[in-house]
This record gives sequence, C-alpha cells and structure tokens, in this order.
Amino acid sequence: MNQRLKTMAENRAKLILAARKAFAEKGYAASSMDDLTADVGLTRGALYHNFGDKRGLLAAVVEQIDSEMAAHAKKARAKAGDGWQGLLAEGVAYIELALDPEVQRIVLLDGPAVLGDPSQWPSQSSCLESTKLIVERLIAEGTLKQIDAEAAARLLNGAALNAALWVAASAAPQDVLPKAVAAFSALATGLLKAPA
Amino acid sequence: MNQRLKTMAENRAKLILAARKAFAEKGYAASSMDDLTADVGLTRGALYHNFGDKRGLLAAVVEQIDSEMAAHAKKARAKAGDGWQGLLAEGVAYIELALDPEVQRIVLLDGPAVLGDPSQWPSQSSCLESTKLIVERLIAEGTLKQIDAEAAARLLNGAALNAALWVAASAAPQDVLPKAVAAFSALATGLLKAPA
DNA sequence: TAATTTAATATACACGCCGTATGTATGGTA
DNA sequence: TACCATACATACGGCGTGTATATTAAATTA
Repeated sequence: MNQRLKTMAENRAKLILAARKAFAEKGYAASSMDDLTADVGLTRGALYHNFGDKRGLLAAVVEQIDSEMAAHAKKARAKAGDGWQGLLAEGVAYIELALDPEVQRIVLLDGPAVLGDPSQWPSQSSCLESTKLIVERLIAEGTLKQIDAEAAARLLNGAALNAALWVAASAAPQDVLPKAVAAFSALATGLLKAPA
Repeated sequence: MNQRLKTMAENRAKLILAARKAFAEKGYAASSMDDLTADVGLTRGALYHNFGDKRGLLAAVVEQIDSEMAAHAKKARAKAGDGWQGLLAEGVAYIELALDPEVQRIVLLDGPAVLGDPSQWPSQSSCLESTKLIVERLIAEGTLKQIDAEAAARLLNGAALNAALWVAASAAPQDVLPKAVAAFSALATGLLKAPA
C-alpha cells in the first residue's frame, strides 16, 4: 500500500499528540514549535507542511479533543434515554468532561482566544446541533416551553461549560461538582413547560 | 503639587487607553508593545516601569473594563428593583454589555487565556459576589429554591456571557438578542421555587 | 530495474517582539 | 545651588515564528 501516506499520517498523529501535551502543560503561547517537533524526532518542516502554521496545529488538536468530548456526551445521553433525562445527562457529562486539564486549557481557554468563537468550530457546532435537535423534539412533544431551540441549546451548553470551569478551578472539585450539577439541573428545569 | 505623580498617572492612563484600542482591534498576542507605546509618544521603558510586563498591562486594562461593566450592571439592577426582577435585569445587562467588541475580545477571549480563570480576578469576583448576595437573599425570602448560592450565581453569569458571545457572533445581532434574552429568562425561572 | 518525477521533511535565514540592563534627564529636597 | 531619587529612554541579547531553499525517499513509468 501507499507507504508515504501512512508515515505522513503517523507523523501527523505524533505531532498532534505532542501538541496536546505541550499546549495543556505550558499553554499555547508558551509552547515552542521547535521543542515540540524535536520531542517526536521531527523538525518544524514537517509541522508547517502538515498544518500550515501554529494555529493550524491548535485547530487540529482542538478538533480531536472536541470530537472525543462529543462522543462521550452522546454516550452519556444515550444511556439516559432520548428525552428530558437525556438532555440533562448530556449537560452533566460536559461539566464532568471539563474537569480534564487538557480540555480546560486547550478547548476552553486558548481555543477561543486563538481560533475565535467556538460556535464556529465544525466539531463544536455538530455537538450543539445534536443538542438543538433534542430541544426541538422536546418542544414539539410539548415537554419544553416554546422558545428558540438554538438559543436554549447554546445557553445550556454555556452554563455547563461555565460550571465546569468553576469546578475545575476550585480547591475541592469533588465537593463542588455536585453543587454545580444541582444548579445546572435547576436552571434547566426553567425550560420545562410543566416544572418537575 | 506633585508634578511627577501627575504626569505618571497621565502616562498610565494614556497607555491603558492605547492598550484598550490595540488589544480590542488586533488581539493581545498581535499587539506590539513598541507600536503601542509609540502611539502615545512613549517607549517600552514607561510601560515596563508602570506595569511590569505585557500581562500587567492587560490586567490593568481588564480591571478597568470590568469595573465599568460591574457599574453598568449594578445600575440596571437598581432600576429594576432589588428582587427577582433585579436579578433578571442584571443578567440581561451582561448580555447587552458583551455586545461591545472591546468586552468580547479583551475580557471574554484574551483575558481568560492570558490571565487565567476570571473568577479569580478581583474585579469580576466583586460582581459575582453581588449576584451571589442577591441570590442568597432571594433564597432566604423563599423566592428561590434551596440551592448553592455561589453555584447559581456562577451559572447565571456564565449563561449570560455565553448568550452574549452568541449574539455578538451572529450575523443579525438585533434579531438574535431577544431570543437570547428570552432563553436566559426561561432558564433563570428554573431557580424559582414557584415558577411564573 | 533504472531513470525520473513528486512531495514530505530538513535546513537556513530574516524579521519582529519581549524582557532586561544600563544610561539620562527632570522633578523633588535640603 | 547642589544632590538624590526615579520615571523614562536606549541598547542589547535571545527566542520564536514563518518562509524559501535544499535534500531525500517513495512512487511512477518506460
């Protein structure tokens, strides 16, 4: 088979892996591309050929992490069913995901600053889209109030992410997590037509 | 009177003003300290003497904008009274404030990435504190459910900020703003003990 | 299989920016 | 008036990015 494509894919994977580590530990700005590439036995030549520039590498990293997050959230939702409980479960899953330092630093802090508004990212918007679809169905079912589905989906995600940041930055995350989840659930019930 | 302190204060103000402009337009990373200081007839010497480093300048800028935001939100709340309506009004005020590109870029994007978690900033935490106080009073009054006041305050602020980012990034902000406000209000009613 | 072409990666260079160390000049003070 | 402190300017070193050129290894074709 094609040898070149294979090694190229391997090199891309190696660079992304090293970048996840470096970006998470030192932050995007403080990560040297020379060091990063040298760590995996390459030079900046490979990097600029594969990703265009430093931002391109960050975008690739963000996309990877983001898709992992979406998969995780989707699994959590599936476990809780496709109705109201599923929507709640997805939000809670996001909160828990953002406890990961990699997610915090790369996706929540540096990502927006360097790449711009997350809702424009292809990966995030897919996740948002799925949330929006559930909301739309629940509205049609009469479970939720008649509000703009996209607005509701965005604010739910936003609240969840913010809760996650709070939990992550706190001194005792395991104590704060349940409070955050409780507050999130309470807020979410505001969308219900007939409150629980 | 003391001439030196006066000119120093003037220079600080000039630098902060120029930084607000540069950071808002080009972003923090792309703003050159040489250019910035030259714009106001100074050199980096003045900057590093007054603010320590580039981050220090950003911190000063963020603090200034942040305090302006807090003042604005407080005023909006006062106008709507000190109860539940005031809490809502404060959230809506935040959403509207974040339509300002300066606020978006500096406070919401670059600020967290460079300075770290916003809840640690002295200015923001003061605003959060005031929200928390209202929530606590409303809980004591029996207006709100028995939930953690800090959690509720944080998620409210988080949802509002996220709504603002969405509105700001949209093609037709004036159309999206009412949807965001409606969704925010709906979410917030989830905190009420007896839903409206 | 040998020559040729393609392209993935390495190397080398130019430029800009930050932070610091040192110099200078002006305002306060005795 | 002479001295000192300090706010600011100047000069320097180092690092990091992005790009242009070179090299090497794989794929293709005859």
